Order: sequence, then C-alpha cells, then structure tokens
Amino acid sequence: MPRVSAAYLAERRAHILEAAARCFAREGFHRATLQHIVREAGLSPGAIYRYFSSKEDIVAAIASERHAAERVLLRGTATERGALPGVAELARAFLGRLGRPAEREWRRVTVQLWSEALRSPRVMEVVRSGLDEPLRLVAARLRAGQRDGTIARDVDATATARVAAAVFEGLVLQQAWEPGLDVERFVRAAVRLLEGLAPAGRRRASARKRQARGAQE
Amino acid sequence: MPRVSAAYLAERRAHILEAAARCFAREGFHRATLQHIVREAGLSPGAIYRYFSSKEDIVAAIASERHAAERVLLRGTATERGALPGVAELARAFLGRLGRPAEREWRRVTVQLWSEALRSPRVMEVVRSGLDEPLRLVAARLRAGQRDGTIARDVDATATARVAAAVFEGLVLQQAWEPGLDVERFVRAAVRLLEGLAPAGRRRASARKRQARGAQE
DNA sequence: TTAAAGTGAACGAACATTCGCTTTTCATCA
DNA sequence: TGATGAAAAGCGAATGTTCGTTCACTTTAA
Repeated sequence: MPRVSAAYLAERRAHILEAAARCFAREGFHRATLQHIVREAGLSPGAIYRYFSSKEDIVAAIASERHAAERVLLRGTATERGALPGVAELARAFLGRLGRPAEREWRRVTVQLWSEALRSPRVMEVVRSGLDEPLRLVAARLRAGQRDGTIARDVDATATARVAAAVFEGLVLQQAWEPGLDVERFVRAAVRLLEGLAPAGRRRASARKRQARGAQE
Repeated sequence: MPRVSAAYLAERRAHILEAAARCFAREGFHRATLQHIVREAGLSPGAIYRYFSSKEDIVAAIASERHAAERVLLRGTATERGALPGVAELARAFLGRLGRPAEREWRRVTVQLWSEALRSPRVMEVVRSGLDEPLRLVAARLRAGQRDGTIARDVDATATARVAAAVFEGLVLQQAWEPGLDVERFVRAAVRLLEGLAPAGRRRASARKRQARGAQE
C-alpha cells in the first residue's frame, strides 16, 4: 500500500497505538515487548518502525493521546450545563465517567504513565500539563462559588483544587488495583466532602435530605 | 567474612536494599540494572545473589520494607494522642510527615510500586494490605466521631475513608512530580474539607477562626 | 583448616532495531 | 480502459547489545 491517503496513515497509526495500549495495560511498558505489539497489531516490526521511531516514542504518543482525550472530556464536562456548574456536578460527571468498566484499560495505562513520568521528561511534560488545566478549572469554580455565596470564604481555592485532583488520582489508582470498587459510593462520599465547603448556615437542607440514605456500610 | 553473625547478614541485606532503593528512585525498577545496584552497594553481583534470588526478589523485598515502615508510622500516629485522635489530627500528622524532603526517595519508589503492583502479584499483595489497615483505621475514627457527635450522621464512614486514602495517594503522586509542592497548604485544605463533615451547627467556631487566614492565592 | 562470604569474567537469553527484499497502490500514458 | 513503472508500505530474518544470572575461584572469619 504505497502512497496511501493521509487518512489511511492516521488510521494505521491509531491502530498500532491501540494495540500497544492493550499490551501495555496487560504487561506494563517494560515487560511488553515489541513482538507482543507486533502480534497484537497484526503487523511486522518494520511496519511499526515506519510510524514510530522507537518504543519510547510509542509510549510518548500514548501519553499524548490520553492527555488529549482527557482534555476533551474535561471541557465537555465543563460546559455541559452552562458556564459554571457546581464543583459537585463536575466531580460527579468526571469521576463517574472514569468508573465505567470500559475505561479499565485506560486506568491501568494511566497508572503506568504516572510512574513513567518520573524517568521520562516527555511523559512528565504530558502528565503535568494534564494536571494543570483541571487544577485551574476547579479553582475557578470554587472561586465562583465563593462569589455567589455557595462556598465559604475561608476555603483556599487553589489548594482545595489540588486536593480534589488528588481524590481523582487516588480513585484511578484504587480502581486499577481493585476493579470491583464501588465507584458510585466513592463519588457520593467525595461529593459529601465538597458540600462541607458550603458556608456554615447553608448546608442544613441537603444534609437533612441525605440523612435517610446515609450511614451505610 | 564467612560464618558471620546474623546481625552482620541482616545489616548487609539492608545495605543492599538501600542501595537498590536509591537506584530505583533514580531510574525506575526496569531501567536500573543490577550493575547499577552492584556499584551503588559497592559489592559484586555474586554477593547480591547470596541475599536475593533475583532482581524481582529485591523489588518485592523493598515493597515489604516500605509496607512495614508505613505500618509503624501509622500506628505511631494512631496512638500518639491517646486512643482516638480526630481525623484531622491524623491527616495532619500523616500527610505532614510524608512531606519532608527526606522522604523524597520514598515517594518516588512508592509511585513505582503502585504501578508495579499491576503486574506483580507479590507487590499487589503488599500494596493492598498496605491500604487496608489505614482504611479500617480512618473509618473507625469517623464512626467514633459520629458517636460522640463531632461528625455528621449522613457521612458514609467506609467510603469517606477511601476518599481520604485517595487524598493521601494523590499527594504522594503530586509531590513526586513536583518536589516543591506546598504540602502545608495542601494539608490545610484537606483538613478544611474534613471539617465540613461536622454536623450542621457545629462548624461556626473553627470556620470563623480561619476566616482571616483563608482565601489565599 | 574449613566452610561460608565474596568476586567478576563469562554465558545465554531476550529484545529493540535494522535492512534487503517483496508487495501494493497510484499516477501516467498508451 | 488497461498496462506500466515508480516509489511507498510492509515484511521478517538477522544483528548487535544489554542485562540478569551463574560458577569456578579467592578471600576471610572462626
């Protein structure tokens, strides 16, 4: 297939990346050999080296893909319900989506990327910029909440956004370790924590509402 | 040095593990070669194979060591102030301790272990049991708080403990990526979130107290 | 003197990468 | 429209290296 369309090349590239991602999810970046990827993609080593200059390059490409996908997801969530949805809704939409079984592979690869970032400046770059945008977004929402009175003034928006990101990261980890984790319940608990950021007088209503449901175990 | 004391053997073993941990923190489990460890430890390959049966075995041993150290830390924190300190104090003590620069290497190795767990049942075993005990402990504290009225009834103790663990994991990750992270500020924000778990009428005092300090950035 | 502790050169398997060759597609022209 | 050539796409055995592991030998403490 020589001189093929750009679309063909793009599709093939994507096909290789998907095959590689499956291998990486299964065995990790270092244990997965090019032979495995070759087999999974149904190609030959030479073909793969037409699209990527090295195995490292494949890892970096996967990192970029994931990053782009997350950006899309985050922005979709962000504008889903108008300009500035509450942080709780943001959390529900974002965390909930990641809980779907189909994202299992994604989570395993993501955990690998987080650790790979420690040695690969290319991956670190992607991981960092993948964290920055959510941090800014959540901090902005929190500040908006402070302006309109739904969030207490004593909340440090920037730092709280970091904690929220940490909750997200921890959830991804725990799910990767324990696929059967009850994500719904985790998200409810996280949202309950966020509700505690409301100003002192404001919380009664929603707290009462949940009283019946609460105290599970 | 033949037929040496058990103490000598134990010390040597620990020495190798420390050298290996430094290599792993620097380059990751897979990039770090046995030659690196050999050089770092000032020994020969053969000597190392007297103490460990494989490289994998060294990784597993490091995982166990870390696990044991965390257990000690957790239990120390747990009983530091009597039987049942508040969750906030628990968070402050535990998160704060991990923020120290000296723990930098620990954090990098831990992140590697989390990803390694996905492929190594031995490591997964350690990671899981390292998570279980804190989960139980925090959940117990939360329930105690519910009994004595400092924590609202609608809080799901088990799930909230998981969220707290997630915050911890996320902090370790973010610090590994960004060693200059302001841990103090992160911890304050996390504690503020926990305070939101107080029953509706209870929070005014501490919230007012912090009003001046708040809204940084 | 003995047996464990330690040495380090050598081994062999695993693996990423290459390269000479084949196949396929498309542009051009009969 | 179909034949033809050129060059890209694909192939896969071969290559060279890296690295974990071993083992015959030396050193050392008891």
